[in-house]
Amino acid sequence: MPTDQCLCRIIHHSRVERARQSIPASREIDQLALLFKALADQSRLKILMALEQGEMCVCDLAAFLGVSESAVSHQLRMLRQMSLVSNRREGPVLYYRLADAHVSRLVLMALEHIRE
Amino acid sequence: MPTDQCLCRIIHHSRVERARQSIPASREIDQLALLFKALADQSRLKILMALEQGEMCVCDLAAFLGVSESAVSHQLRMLRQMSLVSNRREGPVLYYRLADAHVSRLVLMALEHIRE
DNA sequence: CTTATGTATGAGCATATACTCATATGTTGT
DNA sequence: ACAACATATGAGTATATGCTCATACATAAG
Repeated sequence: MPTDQCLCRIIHHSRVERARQSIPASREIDQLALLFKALADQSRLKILMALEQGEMCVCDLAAFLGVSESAVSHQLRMLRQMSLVSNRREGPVLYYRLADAHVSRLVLMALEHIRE
Repeated sequence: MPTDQCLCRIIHHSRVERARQSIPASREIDQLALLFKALADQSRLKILMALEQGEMCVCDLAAFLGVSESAVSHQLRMLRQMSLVSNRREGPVLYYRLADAHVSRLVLMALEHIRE
């Protein structure tokens, strides 16, 4: 008999209830997961950390990462959709920058956790 | 001719250089990505948020999430490997708790970003 | 030692993700 | 209008991820 169906009487109904009530709305958790997913990739992390030093164009970022401009562009689209970066056009060139300071702080705090 | 090979003269060599020098070691970025990957899932986020209210056993978490105990166990293994949770045995039951306070703060900060 | 319960783990499968290739869009200069 | 360059985007593909199923391990009771 498989045991991966919860046959057991749940040991702490009160704890389950407490957790249910304290947790944010499912929609918010969804967005949280999407945000972390955007940060869960080496290339995107490098892009964000690079942009902490100032704005860069797609071409710069491609050279920096050592990948194709197309690949960078796809990543930038995702970061844009998550409002992590924004851009400004100067002629044919698009300069990307961090959308706000939250992102940097998130990454820095995560770095602290890693280094502890 | 495809344009996804960087044919262009890189517009700002200095910016690329600056980014290269400011970025953390590749190994650290790897770990950062793994950490965010661990947070980039609804189920795992819910587990972590539930554990902010106090420790819970696998069975509790399965009931809370409405998924199989096996699935929860797999997720807990990942969270353990990333040092996000730890556990304590009481007879046959394993009680899980948050490994440290960093995690909660990370999630809270991310929530702020979402809600802004 | 056997049985029962709680949890862990490996294999397999379905879906998601990140890249490449090809093509489209937008801007500048001629 | 056309050509050239910078970037964006869609389709296709290889790999990664999260689940289920089956099984194994650990602890407690008889």
